[in-house]
Amino acid sequence: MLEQLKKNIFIKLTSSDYFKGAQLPPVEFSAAPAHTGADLSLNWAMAAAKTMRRAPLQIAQEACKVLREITFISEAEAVAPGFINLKLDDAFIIKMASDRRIKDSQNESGTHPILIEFVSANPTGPLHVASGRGASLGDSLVKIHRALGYACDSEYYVNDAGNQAELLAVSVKARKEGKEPPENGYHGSYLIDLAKRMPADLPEEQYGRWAMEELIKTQQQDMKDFHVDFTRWFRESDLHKEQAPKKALETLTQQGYTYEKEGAVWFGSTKDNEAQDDKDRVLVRKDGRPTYFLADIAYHKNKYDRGYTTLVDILGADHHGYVPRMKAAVHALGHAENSFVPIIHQLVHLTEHGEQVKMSKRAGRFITLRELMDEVGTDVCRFFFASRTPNAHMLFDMDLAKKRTNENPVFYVQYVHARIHSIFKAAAEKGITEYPGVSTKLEPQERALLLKLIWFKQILRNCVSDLSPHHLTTYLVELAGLFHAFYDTCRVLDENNLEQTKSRLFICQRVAERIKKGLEFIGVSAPEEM
RNA sequence: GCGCUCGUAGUUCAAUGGAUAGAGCGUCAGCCUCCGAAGCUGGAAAUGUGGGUUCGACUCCCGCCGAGCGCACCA
Repeated sequence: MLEQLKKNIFIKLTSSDYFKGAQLPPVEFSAAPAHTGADLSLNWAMAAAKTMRRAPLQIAQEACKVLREITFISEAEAVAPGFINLKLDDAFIIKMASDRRIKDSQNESGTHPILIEFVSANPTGPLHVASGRGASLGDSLVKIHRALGYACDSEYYVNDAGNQAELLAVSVKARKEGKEPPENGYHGSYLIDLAKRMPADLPEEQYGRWAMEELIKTQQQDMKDFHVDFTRWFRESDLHKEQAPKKALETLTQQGYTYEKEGAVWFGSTKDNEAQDDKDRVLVRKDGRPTYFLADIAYHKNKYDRGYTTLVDILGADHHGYVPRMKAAVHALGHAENSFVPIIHQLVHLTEHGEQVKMSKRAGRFITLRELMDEVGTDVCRFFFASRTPNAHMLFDMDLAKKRTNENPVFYVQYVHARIHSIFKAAAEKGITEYPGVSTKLEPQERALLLKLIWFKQILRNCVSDLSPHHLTTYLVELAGLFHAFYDTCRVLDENNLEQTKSRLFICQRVAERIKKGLEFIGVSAPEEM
């Protein structure tokens, strides 16, 4: 409904005598700072000043004259250097806050499906903590996109071909025989456990295959327990079955992007100026084996061929060097460069006992996502990961997380949900189950709470445009704070004032619904008791 | 060396180029005969550093300091 309001205001302004015919910017507003006492703030006049060549404050004053005529605006004030502060009518706030719709109608056609790929960790060990950040980010984005009406799928690319499969086979075989894996093999203790579980009659040549399938199952369970849902687990081996890398290579060659040098086949990733890498890359080694990169080009081609028009790849910062070559590949395949959207998230900096924990599967010593979930809890982890913008670095102190989980604001938010539920329970015991709206005069705390509710959808939009769920966690904490303040001042259940009781129950219900939805989008539970 | 990312209260995180930089946890002072005190009210407390752009800079540009990551015919 905020968009509707923006349009309304824009139309009123542009059709007024003062502004008629002028080149005017669109109306955008933000929540007014507390000290202004207003509800909404516009910097429109300052933006308009550039094209109108008049003083911003004067424009703001003229705009206010127009805005005051709008019925649901109770006050409009121009403030130096050119802000316009609006105060909305209470009834209008109630109406806006009562609107439950989240979907954007323009997205509902589903003609531009988005595919978000994330985690895609090698199936050579359990998932570690770093995967948690990508998983949280990807899953949250998928859920938010869908809530707004976008057609959005998620995929985990399972790297079940290539030489790490062989390396895994050698490593697990060594463990089975009670030996140390080779230097460059996988040394994690999980392979010892896996070797013990291996069926006695399993032929030796199947050790590697079996181990990998077991590890994939483990990863799938990890993701499920982390409340992360994937539309598909896409196997690299399926690409090879249909000769996809070979076909991708042919396409690139037809487009004139490949050449041979020193016995290998290269991709001319520096060929064009539009999408450029800093050097050319090998597609087929001189021994004839395709590189990982070629398979990945084939995978991305496959995504386009399946009809996805936007490919989002969520990558850890340790893979950011990979982006330019993939962009070049997308370009060479004939797709618009901006249809490929990489999101780079910085790595999680883990500390335990005051020391940094290095994360490497080959080294064998790392903290698994499973361990983190078991010791800290899925809700805490999901909220924590979701609340940081992707390209910022992130600290995670295991000791702190284990013993002082209360530090996480997730409890602050969840508590609102539990509190409201217990009010509903008490209300139901008194026979009050219907509360269709707000009919009483608003207290300041009620007003602030309803006003906050209005922003929910805009926050989701911000998450989509910034490709990060952290705006949502910030919003939920703020909403929770306003609710707690409301709860403290405004007693909900009052037997002597049924009308007020119902109004406040309605507010509670709206808040609980938003909290629950918001938490759901980031994979966090909304408990009714805690 | 080159490239990418980041330096904000004690701490973990916020802030479409906007007004007096917001929160959680911690801390100090208060608040429960009443719907859950995992809460509320009020304090103390922050933009690494030096320039520039502009009406206005945490945000954009340049230098410096510091941190993480990358620079394979590995994935």
